[in-house]
Amino acid sequence: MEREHGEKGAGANTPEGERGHFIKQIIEADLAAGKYDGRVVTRFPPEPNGYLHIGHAKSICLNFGLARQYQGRCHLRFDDTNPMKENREYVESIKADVRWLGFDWEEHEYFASDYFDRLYEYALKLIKDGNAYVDSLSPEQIREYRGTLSEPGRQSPYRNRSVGENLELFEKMGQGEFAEGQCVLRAKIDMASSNVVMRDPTLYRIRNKAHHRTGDKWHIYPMYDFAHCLSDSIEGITHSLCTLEFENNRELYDWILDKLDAYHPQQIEFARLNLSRTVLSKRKLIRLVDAGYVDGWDDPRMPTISGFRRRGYTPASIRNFCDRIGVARRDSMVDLALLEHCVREDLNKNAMRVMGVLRPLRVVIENYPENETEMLTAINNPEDESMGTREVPFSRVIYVERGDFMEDPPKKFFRLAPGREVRLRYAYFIRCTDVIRNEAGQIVELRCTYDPATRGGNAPDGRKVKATLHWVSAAHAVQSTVRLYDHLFTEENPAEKEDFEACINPESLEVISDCMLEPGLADAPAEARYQFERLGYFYADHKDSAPGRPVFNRIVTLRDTWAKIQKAQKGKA
RNA sequence: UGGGGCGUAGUCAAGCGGUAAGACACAGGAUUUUGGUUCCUGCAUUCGGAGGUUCGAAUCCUCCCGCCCCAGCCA
Repeated sequence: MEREHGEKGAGANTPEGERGHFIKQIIEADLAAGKYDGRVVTRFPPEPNGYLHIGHAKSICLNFGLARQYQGRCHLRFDDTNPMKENREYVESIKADVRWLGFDWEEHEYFASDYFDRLYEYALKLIKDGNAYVDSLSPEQIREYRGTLSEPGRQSPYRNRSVGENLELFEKMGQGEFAEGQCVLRAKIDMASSNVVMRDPTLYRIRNKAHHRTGDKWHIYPMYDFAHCLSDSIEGITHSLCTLEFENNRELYDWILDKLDAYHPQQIEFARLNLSRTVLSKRKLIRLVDAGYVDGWDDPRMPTISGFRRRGYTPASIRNFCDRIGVARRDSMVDLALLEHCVREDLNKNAMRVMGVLRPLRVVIENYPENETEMLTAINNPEDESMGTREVPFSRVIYVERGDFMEDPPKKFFRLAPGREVRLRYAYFIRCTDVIRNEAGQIVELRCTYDPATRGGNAPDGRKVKATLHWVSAAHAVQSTVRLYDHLFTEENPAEKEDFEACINPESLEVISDCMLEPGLADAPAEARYQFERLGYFYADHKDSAPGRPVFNRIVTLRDTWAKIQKAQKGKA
């Protein structure tokens, strides 16, 4: 539909009647004012010192999404200014994760380290203009001189070295003539500033360590505040988006670009993502891996991109989630249920339905002929007719879910019980006639009868049953390992707890090795996703599946109103 | 006790002086060969609090309260 007047809306890129989040509003205002000549250039600037998590996904979707919406571009820039912590392995994993999420930076792959020469020139200019000096105070002294939040700092005795001396010292720093910590380059701003960031911040420090990209060329490396604004400037970024904790740094971002008279992008801060029942701080994530609470960075319980991928989440569901959570400036905690809703929504439409019994209970259908097998037609996806049908074998002995039978069923339990009739999906009505136990008294088998007239699942006499069960023919079943994942933490906000490790969910993983699946699943290719009817969505693990022997990860359960009723009944009792 | 931010439902989040969108969650109901899906219905007389301006305030002003960030040679 065409816009009639431009006065109320936010421009051609935002739906009628909507203004979009505050960053879109800023961009649209800039566009309308002709700022940046109508360009929109954003960037995603990870430090290659760890794996990306769902919080980074928010930033990736925001930056790449904005570039797409306004026909601009988004750069992938590695903020690799600290050789002590960064390495190539991380840059590769980050690239793989961004690609998997569905974004393409085309030729715009950059590294702050590519700019080290230009950054050095900029530093020289600052020194020449009297805006930076080499300080020979020790790290401890610098801290003492900085003052506190409520008291101003003091000037370093080295603050008024001559330009010539500063130039000479800085050059020597670059040549490796000093030890780490012996001196730093500082901006000469204001030791009494109420913004602590502005109390002569460090611009360069000495690191006698090879860098993963520049080798041993440098002995000095720029700090974030110096490298970041200038990298943005060099790349012609228009809107430099970052999280709220960098708000105090914006004054320095602006100061550096102003003093250097450089092209000046604008920094805009937004709130980072917090997700319930997990942690997203790098430190805590590392702890989970190192302490062995999980099996690596891509453990399906990890909130990392690689973890969600391994769990079976789709890129589209994560993108959709990032669109729905919004972009604002207030701290918030998004309910994990929203993410789960997003995968279910995607998979409900797209995943093939299949039958698999996780906890098998043997059922013998006494009036069904021995040694007979018949093929029954099952629908692959009721949400998408084009996905067609398949044939599944039925025979005298089948497995049903143990939880679908109760000897003494409570109210509202509609499934199988002694004497009760239910439907086997796509097959027949069966009635339970007997319960077989072992010596220990445990139920090991059910005896049932079937009604041949109900083939396919309908009774010609119009008789109704209250439940439909999934099942697998015992003789044809493929035995498989399935892992059931649950929330990693029992607390809503584990990061807030004094000891977050104490609220790790001891039941976050259950491995079942004797699941019985319908025969077609033997050929499930790695990375395939299915809905196991009545149970949930499952993913053929790309690491542990072998040809003919898939291993499944439960992505998420189906919504389960029966479980809710049970919970409510327990609560009452 | 310095400075910078932020407070709208259980959780996110629109709202930009004209009388509280939407989503998730939750609770009912209908349909259903998945206790799934889908579809209806309900869910803020009030926007952290108190004053003020105005015919009219979540939106403007004042004061108060609460939460987050900053004292790395990390990013």
